[in-house]
Amino acid sequence: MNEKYNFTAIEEKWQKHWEEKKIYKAEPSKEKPKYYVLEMFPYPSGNIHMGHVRNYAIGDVIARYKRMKGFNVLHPIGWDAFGLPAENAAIKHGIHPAIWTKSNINNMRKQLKMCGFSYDWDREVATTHPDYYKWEQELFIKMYKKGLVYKKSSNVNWCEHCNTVLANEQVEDGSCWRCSNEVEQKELDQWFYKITDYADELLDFTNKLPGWPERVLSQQRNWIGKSFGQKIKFPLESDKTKYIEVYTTRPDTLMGVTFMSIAPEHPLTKELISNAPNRAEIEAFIEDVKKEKAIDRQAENYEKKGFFTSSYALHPVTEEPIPIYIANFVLATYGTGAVMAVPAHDQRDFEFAKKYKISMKEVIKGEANRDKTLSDYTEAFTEKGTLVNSGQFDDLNFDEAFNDIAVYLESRSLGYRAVQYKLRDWGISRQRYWGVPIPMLYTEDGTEAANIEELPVILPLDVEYNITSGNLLDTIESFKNTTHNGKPAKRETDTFDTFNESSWYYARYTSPRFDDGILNPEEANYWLPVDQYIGGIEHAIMHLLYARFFHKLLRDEGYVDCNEPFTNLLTQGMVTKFDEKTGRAAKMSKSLGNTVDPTEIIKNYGADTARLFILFAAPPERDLEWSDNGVEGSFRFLNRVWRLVGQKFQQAITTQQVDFNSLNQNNKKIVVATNKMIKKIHSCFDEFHYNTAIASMMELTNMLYSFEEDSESTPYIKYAIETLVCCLNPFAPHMASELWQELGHSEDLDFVPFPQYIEKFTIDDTVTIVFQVNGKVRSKEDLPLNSTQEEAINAALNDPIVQKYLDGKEIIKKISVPNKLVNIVVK
RNA sequence: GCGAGAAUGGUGAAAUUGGCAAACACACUGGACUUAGAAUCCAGCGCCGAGAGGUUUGGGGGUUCAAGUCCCCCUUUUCGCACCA
Repeated sequence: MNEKYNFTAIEEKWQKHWEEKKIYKAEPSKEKPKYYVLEMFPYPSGNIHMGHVRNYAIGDVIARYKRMKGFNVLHPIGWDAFGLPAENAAIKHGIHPAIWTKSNINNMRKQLKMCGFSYDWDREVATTHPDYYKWEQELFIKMYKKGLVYKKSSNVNWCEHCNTVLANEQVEDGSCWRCSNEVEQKELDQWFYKITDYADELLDFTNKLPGWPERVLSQQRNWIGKSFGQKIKFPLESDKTKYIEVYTTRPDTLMGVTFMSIAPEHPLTKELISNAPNRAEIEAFIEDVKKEKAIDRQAENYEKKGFFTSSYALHPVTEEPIPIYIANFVLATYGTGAVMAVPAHDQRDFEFAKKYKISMKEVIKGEANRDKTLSDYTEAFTEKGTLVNSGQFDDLNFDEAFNDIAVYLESRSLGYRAVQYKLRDWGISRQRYWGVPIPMLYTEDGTEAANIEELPVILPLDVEYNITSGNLLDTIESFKNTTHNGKPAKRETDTFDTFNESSWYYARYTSPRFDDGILNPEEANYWLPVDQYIGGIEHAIMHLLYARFFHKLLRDEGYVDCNEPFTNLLTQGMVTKFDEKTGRAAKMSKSLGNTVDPTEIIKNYGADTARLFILFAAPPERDLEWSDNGVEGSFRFLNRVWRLVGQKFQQAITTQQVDFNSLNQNNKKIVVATNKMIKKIHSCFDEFHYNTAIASMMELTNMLYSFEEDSESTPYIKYAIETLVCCLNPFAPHMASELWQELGHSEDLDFVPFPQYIEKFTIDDTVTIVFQVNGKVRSKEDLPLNSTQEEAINAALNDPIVQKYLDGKEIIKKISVPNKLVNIVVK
């Protein structure tokens, strides 16, 4: 074999082999258990960077490992190809988004192939293809007909810079998640998916999913934000047929209500302030608050302000008049937009009452306020406790009061138990050109869905891309004006939020060319759910929640049987890069312009080195600040393996069989070292700790270099070398495949069974026992495995160094941990 | 403020149930080979100390024969949520 590790030739050779022989093509089969491993598909931004390499290397290691473990592996890839950057590039460089996207895909496909990832390329999808988005449109129409899609005019998050609407999930700190521009409120007609219908099921899963990181589950739980409370009606004093309804999670404090606060956007504000002497002032206040930007209203030091409306509501139990305030901190979009204020037991109400000199009433007693009276309060007492000053509800605890008050109010039609979510319906309309057209039409008869036989509604590509603001699609008359069932019609010109496409691609991969429906249920049910999903933590809420939602839509349409799309989730840490300007490390991304292209590394060291290096640098879940220090180390290791095989070549191609029964002491060392490595690799794979798996291969390599052969060593050397090559395959598949072939094997290494360890050979015959005196290591000695505690203690007591430390002392205690240590405690 | 995680040599990091801290690498130092370099190989490498030895996992306390690991308090830091009534 060649003395030199010629990675360029080797990598080209095997990539060609894999592609021509379609080695990684996946077909359903009953002979093997299936395993679906998936990495989040990329947005085709132009070039892959080390963050991609990390993500896809992790997935590829799993795919290759599982293939060798005898699984029928599905490992697909595709392109999340609609989205804003293509439009920005179009504006900037005058290239049509379709052309820009296509050329990026071609480039990135080439780069991914250069990395040697074992994808089934026959299943590649691009979301921009009408054969893909056609089914998304169909699903949308089906959901529309089912009542799970609706249109409403609403105040939406608007990014002026991106010229489009944003979902709540896409607003970060009051700013656009893409461009960081300030988000404004705008009244627009929008299409919504009724994700709230599935809130309970989406939440339920977060409480029982073992294969997902707790971090992601708790974020989703938090986002869904389910709470239990009651809705309570407070009739208006001026007109008892009208009332203000509040939502509260603390109905036990009902008797402590001393005022009410309502949001400035509340529909009754106008009526309530009609008799206020300072009506003009209040109106101005309301207008000011409405104009305030979301980011300002969320600010930490946002001043709580309010005005008395001069109107009163009646307490539902006592019928006492309760003053109604308009307050700028009451959210219009949560609950009913109105709050029953209990200043003694809610911090916000407490501050508000202090500021406007509103009375308070203490109705809950607990440990912390046992000996306090209201005048001692410096803050609200918000814990649960026992009711006081609450008339008929006195002495009840929280649960009793919750129930009794609900029963009381329900019997009088003044309230009812209610569940509230923070999660809102998913607004999916985007005023963008480069997206999937929403397949709806407006005719003289009203809003109608496109006929399913007429799908797809194709995004017209034949356009001059020269518009810099507004929705381009809206200006294309030939698209806009059409007919529907013989009637003149105007098409909806908004497009889907691109999170729609990424919400079901994992399912489409199971039957990507199926043209009789969104999925072929047979194939979908063979492959789904995804056994291992891998991607960035930044998708913890949006993508992973939407995909789970879509999966339930697909399930309820009968396409899939399982309830959840992704059984196990691995959230890999970000690859960051230090920025001289900010003095901080930031996530590697095209938009920040801090990417490191792996092409150089591949050119200089090969793809195997690049993959090995990124996996060796840190465990997958940890963030990794980019530095190429250490690339050479991984390269050096592969060279060492290459030379080792060359050096031991004659032994490694022997036809002698290993005989574990006639092992001599010397050769047992190789067998034990090899089995220890296999065992270690298995446990590393269970935890995704590829860095330590690689370290254990390095250890075996080092051991084999220093091993002194005897006349019987040959078959054991062969055993060790072949094992090493097999274990290396998931990490450095080109080199491993080449070595495997060099060693005389004609079958593809991809399906060679992954080495199994023999338990009895994972343990040495002797173990080093540490001798401690008073917990400090003083000496050590090799003793036979499983020596008795007595033997170990005697060995320690006979050790001259130990004796030195025992001299003149009284032995209090002798502790022996089998195969580990002896600790002599002296005084 | 609330919730979850993290903190170990010059660097990336490792360490089943509490049981030899620093595996495996990078960088560095010295040496071999070489006209020289590259590559490779050998040796050293937490800190203090010439050495014996002492000491070390963000800081402080505790439990234990024994703590990076368990408990309490604190600091720093990352992420998420943040008027959700």
